[in-house]
Amino acid sequence: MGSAFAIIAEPSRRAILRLLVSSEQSVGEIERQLRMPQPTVSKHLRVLREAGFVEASVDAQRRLYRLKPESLHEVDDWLAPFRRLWSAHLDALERHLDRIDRPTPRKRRARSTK
Amino acid sequence: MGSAFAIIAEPSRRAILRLLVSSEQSVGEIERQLRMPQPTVSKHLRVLREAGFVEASVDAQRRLYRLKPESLHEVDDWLAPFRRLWSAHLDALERHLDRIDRPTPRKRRARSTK
DNA sequence: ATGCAACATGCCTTGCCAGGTATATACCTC
DNA sequence: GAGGTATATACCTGGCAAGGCATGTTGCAT
Repeated sequence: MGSAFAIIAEPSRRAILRLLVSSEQSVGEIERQLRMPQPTVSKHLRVLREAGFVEASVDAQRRLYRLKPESLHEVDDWLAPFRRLWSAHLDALERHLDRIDRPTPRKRRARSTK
Repeated sequence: MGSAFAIIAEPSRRAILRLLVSSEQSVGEIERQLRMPQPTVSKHLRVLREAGFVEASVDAQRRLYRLKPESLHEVDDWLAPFRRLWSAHLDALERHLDRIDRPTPRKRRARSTK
């Protein structure tokens, strides 16, 4: 299952990745939040780890898994040519920027008024 | 195979989609460019069509397939939370903009010099 | 050292999907 | 209308990957 696309094709795997966005989590925490049996979680984590999507650090008996966001660059890059198809106008670009370029959601970024 | 992620997990399918980025293509053209047997192409196109990734128009015996770019919004949206993890700094944002915001690759966009 | 907790791994089974081959359908040309 | 071209579909098959279950391993506590 080489490609990054195959990795994120699995719903459970995507769920795990989304969990890790907020902060690192132990296997048990993932297990409980996603309500899936522990071997399943471990196996998915293995796949994710070997594919470079996550990395783990040992805390006693626990393993804390954290995200390696660069792994998704491949997907993002592949998406690029399509993205320009739907963001041909500046308005669409604006919306896109608003999504990726707003560390604090309350205050809009300084930008040309129109 | 509901999810868009499952659709683009297939390498042949991604290849077809990339072909369609430039312009619409007939089945035969895809078949020749990608060097894959015609039934395979037709079957992948069927999957892509039913998933809303492409649409076809009839031209005599040919079917011209074109892209429906909105279909990839789902993937792009899912990617968003991860994207902000790797584009936390303005430099990364710059690189990102250079990728998506350059209709003419020769001339760089007017922008702060550094 | 025993017992428990957290996690990993091995085996087995099942379902699903891609590929191949053959065949159907539609259309055009002559 | 016959034959050729372009595309779709049906059927079969193999492989692979996910899920379930049992068990192994490591670390902590007492």
